[in-house]
Amino acid sequence: MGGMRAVETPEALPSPDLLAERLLPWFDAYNRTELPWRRPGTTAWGVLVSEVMSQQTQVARVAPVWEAWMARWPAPADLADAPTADVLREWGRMGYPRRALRLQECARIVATEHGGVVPSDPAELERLPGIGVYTAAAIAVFHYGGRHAVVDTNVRRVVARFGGRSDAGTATTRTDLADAESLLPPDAPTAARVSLALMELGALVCTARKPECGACPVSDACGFSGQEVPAGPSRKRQKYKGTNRHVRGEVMALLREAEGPVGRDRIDAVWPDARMLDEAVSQLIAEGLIGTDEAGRFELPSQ
DNA sequence: GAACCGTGGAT
DNA sequence: TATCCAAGGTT
Repeated sequence: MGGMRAVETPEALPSPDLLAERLLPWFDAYNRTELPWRRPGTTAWGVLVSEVMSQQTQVARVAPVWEAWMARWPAPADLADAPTADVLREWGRMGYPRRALRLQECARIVATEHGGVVPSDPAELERLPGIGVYTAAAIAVFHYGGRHAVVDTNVRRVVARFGGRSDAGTATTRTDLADAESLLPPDAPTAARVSLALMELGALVCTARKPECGACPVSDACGFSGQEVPAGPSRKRQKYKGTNRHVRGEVMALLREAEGPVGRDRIDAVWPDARMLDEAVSQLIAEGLIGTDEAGRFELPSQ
């Protein structure tokens, strides 16, 4: 930032009225294929499960897992009683398996402390493990019909571009939430559709790398319309290959696919660096993602 | 605030 | 083939 340069005036965001008037007809026309958890009759628990599964995993990959999961464990009490090994295997290759552990913790808390009823208040939802600001709002809005801003990565990007920036910052800020809130109409059901439509706009049109401003229903009210996204990563990217996460992933994959407990020799075969492997295995044990039997062999945790 | 936590689809 | 990044959350 040049110290002497005049501070750029932030672009004004679209008014709630204009946004709803443009966005909702577009949403009705271009909505993606129905996601299974949007079917009428989906329970609050089903919505919660879908949102946790969708944290950093594409919804297209989530859908089949969600179907099998909900058929097997329809209610919190069902998941609460399941062997954790089964839970981790059903989670499969969606990534970040700690989410599966936290989801089972959620199930146990909802079953025992909330009488099996998923809370509807975002602050209450945020007390549950693995439920942050976005997921709490999503459940409160998309299932319970509350009026709250639902700010995921798509909404943050869309709002940033409305304001003339190419992308949002690295972390969700109060400003992001306030900006998204300022876009919502007063009517809760309409606000919910606007939030969903903003997410969809970000996923289909106002994409990270190549926004299609020509296909955007709000382009004339957008401060970034027609501009190119600067080349290169918009934020710092994490490596995966060769890192601790990679090792953890290999160990978890081995144990998910194994028939029974596996010996140290088979663990050692998944990674050449013994130090890295020891560290990863220790972490996984400490986090409850794997366990050991009485013979010292490794397996997914029974509970 | 920054680093960390998996895996695969899209380009 | 390599890189980007995805309905984020926690530490």
